[in-house]
Amino acid sequence: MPELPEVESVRLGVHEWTAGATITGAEVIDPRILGTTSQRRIDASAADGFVAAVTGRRIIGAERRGKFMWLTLGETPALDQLGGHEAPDLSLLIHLGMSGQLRVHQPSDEIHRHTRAILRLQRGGAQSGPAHEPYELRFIDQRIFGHLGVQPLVHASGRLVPASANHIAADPLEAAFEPGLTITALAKKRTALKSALLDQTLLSGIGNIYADEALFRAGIHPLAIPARTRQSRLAAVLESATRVMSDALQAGGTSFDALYVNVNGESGYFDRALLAYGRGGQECVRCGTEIEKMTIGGRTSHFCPNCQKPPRYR
DNA sequence: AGACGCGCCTGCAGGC
DNA sequence: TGCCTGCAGGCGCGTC
Repeated sequence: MPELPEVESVRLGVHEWTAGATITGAEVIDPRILGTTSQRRIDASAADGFVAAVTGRRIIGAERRGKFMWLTLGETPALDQLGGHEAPDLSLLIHLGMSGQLRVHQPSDEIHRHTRAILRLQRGGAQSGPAHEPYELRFIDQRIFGHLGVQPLVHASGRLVPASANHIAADPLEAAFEPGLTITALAKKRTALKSALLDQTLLSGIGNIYADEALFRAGIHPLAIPARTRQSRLAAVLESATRVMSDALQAGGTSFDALYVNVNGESGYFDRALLAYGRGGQECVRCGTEIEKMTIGGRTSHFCPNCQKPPRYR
C-alpha cells in the first residue's frame, strides 16, 4: 500500500533510471490502466493516443506530490537540439494506487502477468550503440487501482503539477508545504480527524497506515473533531505524520538493481516499525493496553484507547 | 458546500 | 475439496 514514503522511494529510483532518457516506444497491455477507477470505459484509441503522445519524448525527470508521481517530458531530442531549452510542457502521470509497481527490465525479460503498460527507453537519444542499450520501465499492477495518463502541467499550490493532480494539496515533505495554512484549513473540519488526515485536498501523501501511526504517536483519538481540537494538538499530529513518513522514507531507500525499482506492493518492502497499524488485539508498546480496531469513514483504524483518550464532547 | 458512501479490481483468508 | 463471502485500500464521482 504505497503512501508518500513508498512513492518517494520509487520516484528516486525512477528518476535515477529515466532522467535524460528518451521514450522510444510504449505498449499498453491493459487499457484500463489509462482510466481512473471510476472511468474504465477506455477504448483502443486511448491506448493509441497514449503511445503516440509519449513516443519520441525526452524524460526530464521524475517528480512527486503526495502519492501522485509524474515524469516531466520535454521535446524530442532532435527538436531540443534546435535550441529550445528544456521547459517541460507535458507530463506522464503515474499513480501506483494500491498495488502498482514500476520495474526496470531488459526487453528480453519475461513479462509478468500483471504488467499493464511498458515504456521502452534509451539513454542518450535514439542513436544506437553498446552504451545505449534499450531498456524498459514496466508498470505492474495487480488490482488496477493505479493509473497512467498524459497530462498538461498546470500551476497548483506553488508548483507545476499534472492537471489531474491540481486538486491535491502540498505534502508535508515538499518545500511548498505551509503548516500554518494546513492547520487553519484542518481546524475548520467537522469530520473525524482520521478522515481529515486522509483528505488529499487538505494535505496529501497520508494514507491509512500513516494516519493511524501519526495519531498514535501524537496521542490523539482518531474520532477527535478537528474543529474542536486545540490547534497545538493538530500541529502535533502534523509533526508526527511528517516525522513518521520521513523515518519510513529513510528506512525505505534501499535495494536497487537493474531489475527492481522497488516497492513490493503486496508485502511492503521494508520494515516500517509500525506501532498501531495492524496491531489490533496486541498490547500497546507504551502502556500495554490492548490496541483497538474500529471502522472510521469506511477505513479500518487502530488506536490505543488509553494513550489516545476518546474525545469528551457534549 | 461539506460530508458520506459506492464502485472499481484482484487475491487471499476464513467459514461451511 | 470447493464454493462463497468478506476484506484490503486510493480515489473519483454521485448523492444527500
